[in-house]
Amino acid sequence: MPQTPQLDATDRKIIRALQRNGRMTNLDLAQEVNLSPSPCLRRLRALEKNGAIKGYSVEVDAKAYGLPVTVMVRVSLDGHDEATVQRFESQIKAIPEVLECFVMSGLSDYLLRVVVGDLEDYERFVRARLHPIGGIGSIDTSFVYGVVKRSQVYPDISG
Amino acid sequence: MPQTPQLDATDRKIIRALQRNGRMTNLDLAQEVNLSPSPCLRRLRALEKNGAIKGYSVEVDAKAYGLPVTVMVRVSLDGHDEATVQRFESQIKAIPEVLECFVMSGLSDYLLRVVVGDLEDYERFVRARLHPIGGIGSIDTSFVYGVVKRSQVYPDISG
DNA sequence: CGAGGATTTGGCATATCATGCCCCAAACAC
DNA sequence: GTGTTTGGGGCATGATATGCCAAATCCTCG
Repeated sequence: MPQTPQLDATDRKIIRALQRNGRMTNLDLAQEVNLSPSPCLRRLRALEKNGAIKGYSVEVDAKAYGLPVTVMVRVSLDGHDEATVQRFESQIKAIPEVLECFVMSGLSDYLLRVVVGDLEDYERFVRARLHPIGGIGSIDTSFVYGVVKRSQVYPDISG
Repeated sequence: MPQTPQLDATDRKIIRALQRNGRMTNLDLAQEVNLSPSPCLRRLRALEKNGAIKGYSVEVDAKAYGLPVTVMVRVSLDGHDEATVQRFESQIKAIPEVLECFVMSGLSDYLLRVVVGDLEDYERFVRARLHPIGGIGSIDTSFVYGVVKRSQVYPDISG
């Protein structure tokens, strides 16, 4: 499904503009990429259709929402047979507190980003959500004390 | 500036709906949260104004864009005096390849998410962008082999 | 229990915007 | 040079956002 129709510089400009402001009007977007509204909207729809644009979202202050604690969790499995891996990954996808889960190189198999209300919630999360999955060899927890940078905008790779 | 006007359940429903689809129409949004369009839009504007909603963005396929390699980098500084920390953080913010930078608990001081075109680009990034900052004690690189989950939607904390 | 005020909601008119259609210009093949 | 393909521009129409005013709800205090 995700074709690779090779994006050109204008497509990437559209993407970066929308990464800065995803609710930007097509008229403003067209102006920013030096196109008239019609072809601009056509390109946008094409990017959505071929999968380059996967969706739109809103950036929310986690603390204001009521989830002030973000945790990065490194997880290693104690076995890597198909069944263990499949069970872990499908279970992880179903846990709402887990916003992201990456397969990693290095010492641990997975890196999770988890949001919770407080430390107690995190302990509950580990006990009630993670451990019951089974097959987990080690869990290494790091708390996020602060955010230095958080950008949605990809670098310009025109050069 | 980021007040804490205590969001209610409807505000959180608005947020979760927009996290699923950030370009959702106000009419559809109103229907989804059982409100008429007017008060729904007013709540939305209030959330934007008080900082609960920090902005809107688009989710882009990094590979389709031309940045197939994502790297998680753990960085420790060799000193923690004000000057070293300030220089590191302000420099990091200026590097376009660094999409995220968190201050962490645990063995390393920072966790960076970096996107590049290939391994060679990453080596250039470390040599030309990271090391010149100075004051860096250790760099621990982990490559992202795959994405198991990537959600923008916060858990429902009504209960 | 009821009245006042404050807050939130709903409905409506208008301006703005998205969308689909048709035409035009440039690049390309033969 | 001609036919073909690809991408851009303009316009009319339908959908949407926005601001204003009235009505309902909630809270508090008498």
